[in-house]
Amino acid sequence: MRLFGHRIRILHWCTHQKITDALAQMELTASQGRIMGYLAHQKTPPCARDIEETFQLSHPTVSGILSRLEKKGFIAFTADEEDRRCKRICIQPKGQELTALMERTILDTEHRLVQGFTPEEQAQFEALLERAILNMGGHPCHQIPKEETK
Amino acid sequence: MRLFGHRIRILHWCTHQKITDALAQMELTASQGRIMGYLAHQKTPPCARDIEETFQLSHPTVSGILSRLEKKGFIAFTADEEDRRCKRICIQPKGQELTALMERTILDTEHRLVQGFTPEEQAQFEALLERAILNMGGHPCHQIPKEETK
DNA sequence: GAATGATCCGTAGCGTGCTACATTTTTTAA
DNA sequence: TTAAAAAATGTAGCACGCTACGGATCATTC
Repeated sequence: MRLFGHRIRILHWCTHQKITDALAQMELTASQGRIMGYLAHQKTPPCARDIEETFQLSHPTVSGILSRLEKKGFIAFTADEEDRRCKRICIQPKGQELTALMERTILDTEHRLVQGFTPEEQAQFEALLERAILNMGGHPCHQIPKEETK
Repeated sequence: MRLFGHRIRILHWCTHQKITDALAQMELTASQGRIMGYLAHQKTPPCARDIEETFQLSHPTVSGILSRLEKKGFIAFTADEEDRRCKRICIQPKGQELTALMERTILDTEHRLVQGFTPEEQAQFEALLERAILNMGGHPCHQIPKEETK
């Protein structure tokens, strides 16, 4: 009995908690931090839909996280003139300030996860994870398809 | 940029959803199913604490899952005569009936996860996951320590 | 132009994870 | 014996996943 599911669940949780703990000082959770990092790298302010596709999350999930970020003043919504359905998500100064520290935290956690792994082991780990994701019906992480091929 | 955290999150979620979908017909979620599987294998009815340690979950989490299982009639609580703090968790006939089907579902998912992996790749995947868990400060899955060594 | 369908967002309701605190009971130490 | 510590459970409140529904806007088709 291999218990892969159990280990993946534990590893996911440990990683999530490590990031949450590290970001707590700047009033961000792990999920909020990931989305802030994404926002900080976009040239034009994205809308909720972009985040849903990037992180493969449902609309209500993203909606909730964004509303909490707005309440805390990290982001603001502005109306899109061309498409009144969309609300563009604009990073606020308070959010921009923390970007560097936040990204450093997430990167440190990534490095810690594979601490002591040789480059070959890292590549193998990545490949095995990718194959397992495909086995479970997920999308490969390299290229998230714009249009689902049903 | 390796994005291990992202892949682990996606893989965790795919696995969770596959099991949830498969167990939906018997009114169980993935978390509830895992705990039912554990209960079905215990010689003496365990208490909530045992489940918390086995699955490394907090008390309120386990408490919530158990209360939902009780509400649906899968389990029942009985008082422990020797220690009145404990509530023994007893599997009910309705719960016992589903054990075989449920365990088959979880096992099938485990196999599907590593579909196409050679035995060597499975062993390597297990070892890498275990090392990553240790890197992130988690407990190894083989032997969960009874007493935390601080 | 008007109807239909697709797209984007909002909200309700739920399950599962957490921390933090309180309560009851047992155990240990003074 | 009695007081303090430890252990097991209960509950409040939150974050974040989901499905399912409805409303507003855009695009397409007639």
